[in-house]
Amino acid sequence: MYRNYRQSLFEHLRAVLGEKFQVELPRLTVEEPPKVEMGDYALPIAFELARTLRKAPCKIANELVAAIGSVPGFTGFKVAGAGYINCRLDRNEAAHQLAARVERLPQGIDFILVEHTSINPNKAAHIGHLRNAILGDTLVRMLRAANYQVGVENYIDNTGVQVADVVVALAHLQQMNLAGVERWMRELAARKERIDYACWDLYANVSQWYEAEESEKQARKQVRLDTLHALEVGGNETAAIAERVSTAILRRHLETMLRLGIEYEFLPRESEILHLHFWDAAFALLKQTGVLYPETEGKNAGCWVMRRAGTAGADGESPGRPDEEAKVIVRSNGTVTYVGKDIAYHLWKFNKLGLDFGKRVFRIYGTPPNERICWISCEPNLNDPTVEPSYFGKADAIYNVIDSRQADPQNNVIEALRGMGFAHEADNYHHFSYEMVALTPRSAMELGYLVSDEDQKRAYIEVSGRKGFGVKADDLIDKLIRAAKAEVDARHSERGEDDRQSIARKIAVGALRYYMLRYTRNTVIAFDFQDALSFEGETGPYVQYAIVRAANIFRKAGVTPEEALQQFESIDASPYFSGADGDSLWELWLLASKSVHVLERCIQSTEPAYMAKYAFQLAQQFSNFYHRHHILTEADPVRKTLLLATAAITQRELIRALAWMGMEAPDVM
RNA sequence: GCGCCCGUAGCUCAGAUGGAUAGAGCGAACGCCUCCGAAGCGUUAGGUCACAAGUUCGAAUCUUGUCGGGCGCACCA
Repeated sequence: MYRNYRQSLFEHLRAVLGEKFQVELPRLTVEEPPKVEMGDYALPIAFELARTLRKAPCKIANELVAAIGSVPGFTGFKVAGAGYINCRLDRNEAAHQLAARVERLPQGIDFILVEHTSINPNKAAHIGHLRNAILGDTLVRMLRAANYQVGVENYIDNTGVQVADVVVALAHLQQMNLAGVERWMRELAARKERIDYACWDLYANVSQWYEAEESEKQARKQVRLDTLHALEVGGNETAAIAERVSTAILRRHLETMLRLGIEYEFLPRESEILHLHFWDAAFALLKQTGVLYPETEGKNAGCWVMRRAGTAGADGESPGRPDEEAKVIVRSNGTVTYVGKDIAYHLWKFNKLGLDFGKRVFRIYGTPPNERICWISCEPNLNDPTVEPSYFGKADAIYNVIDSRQADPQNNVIEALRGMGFAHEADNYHHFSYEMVALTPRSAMELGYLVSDEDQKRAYIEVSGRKGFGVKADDLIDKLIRAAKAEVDARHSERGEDDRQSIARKIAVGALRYYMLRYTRNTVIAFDFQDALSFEGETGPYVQYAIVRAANIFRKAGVTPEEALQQFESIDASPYFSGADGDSLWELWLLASKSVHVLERCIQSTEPAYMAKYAFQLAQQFSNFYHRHHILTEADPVRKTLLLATAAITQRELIRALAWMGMEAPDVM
């Protein structure tokens, strides 16, 4: 609603400026007045026009107000300050519009592919992965709320060095063959131990083993390389071990994410990219378009390389000399680098490769009739013949949720696409970048890690899977649920155990998702248990609590929010929207009307944190309202209807905002 | 050395397209449950927006420089 009025104001203004002032501004700024009693939109155009029209802003503003005349939905335009034009909505009318229907965004036409999570399947997920998955899942929910068609992928690097390292730990250090590994996995299961946790330690140990003996270092690194090579080639026992272990860990990752309500539709794996020869097709295209060229001299002699974005290239400053800054795509031994494989994969995403993954069912979410299939890549001869997820591999736009440290390789892929003539695809390739999650020294010490004096002085310490340094995702979720459960137990002894557990889970998820979303993307989160486990102040549970309080009012009043809004339709609220009291009431309605406007802003700027901030502010104003007005004892029936409608509207928009962030309020808390 | 990001209250962070008196949360002090639930609300204290110059009607926001911090810049992924 706020968005609609803003647009009609915008259009009206554009027309007036064109007709009466013969000016056309490339963009009109519409702001918000600092105080609600001043109006609902503020226009600073008079300042912008002052120079070109050579008149005082105040004078221009007055002329503009006269020229604007009347706009449907608005009651007046007033000049304020040094030349602002403050626009005031017809509060009663706007409130009735808001109450009458749930506003949505216009239909998005494109198919958008979002890739997130993408954890190496060799160890348990940690808090850094949680930030990635929560950001990605929230982006998906927001795009879907805006009526885009969205596909969700989780890329699985099942043939990379990280998986190879765990295989080295099992096959080389512990001398296990395939049967041995399978027995080990059965034993873990029998002891109810988790393979992702077990591998967390194995991975840290083997990383240490590589470095431990100086004299052995070379030989040990060779074991790693040989193992990696065996995984890439496939069809051998080492690869089979990797397949068993990485798939079991992948299943664990999906379970972890499902606890937060995060699901995937397709799991493309690197093994298929290799076995289906995606690279060969990409290589041909890259050579054909001249993006890739063979280097004959210098440090990269014998490699196929591409010019790095932002550099002069081989014909730049010193023609004839090799471009030493070039990015190696094919090594001198003929193997392909990560960026090379990624180029092939992204050609597939945009349907420019002429090849496709086979797909089979990996797991099913939900229960009939509401089932969602999660597909995994496979060889085409194993392809599931029944259902084909049609849209993967032909995206109009893509979002890759990947941390900011990988900005360079991401740009390499984008520039390769552009170089191949896929400018439109390159423009619609979005690296959804975010900063890492680190640990505060305090949290690190709480976890029992040894923290050097030097590190203790730092604001945060980077987590490291290789060192086994970090907070495991499930441990954190367990801890949050336990903390929430203790609070619920203390408040709701009348409820059954299952009930309390379910409430605690919603609160824990709300706290965690909010915590990961409240920081803007380019802020490093210095993870702190005290902050993350807090349910007070600017947190998810605070917002949930506002919803629960509203629900309590309706329960005690004996009406549903829908009925309250229906009753509101027949009253004239105008008298109650004036004066200081009316201003504060209207302020809540106005804020509630902004949800879709905020959603649009979040998508445009790919910044989910705005929604978190918005939900908190709306909850905060509701708490304010809750304390100021005692609804159930209100004597004036018209006023009571208005107050109930206020609670209904706020609750409705809070629930929507939380849903866009993957959060849900329990019925009590 | 080059590139990207950051520096705002004691701490953690917001401040979209330059705009009206720079805001939250936490922490601190004090107050509010006979009341729709206190996971809440109110009051108070707390700021040279790192520093300097510039651009202009106007700068936390734009430009340049300085200082301080983070992250990248592999024939790793």
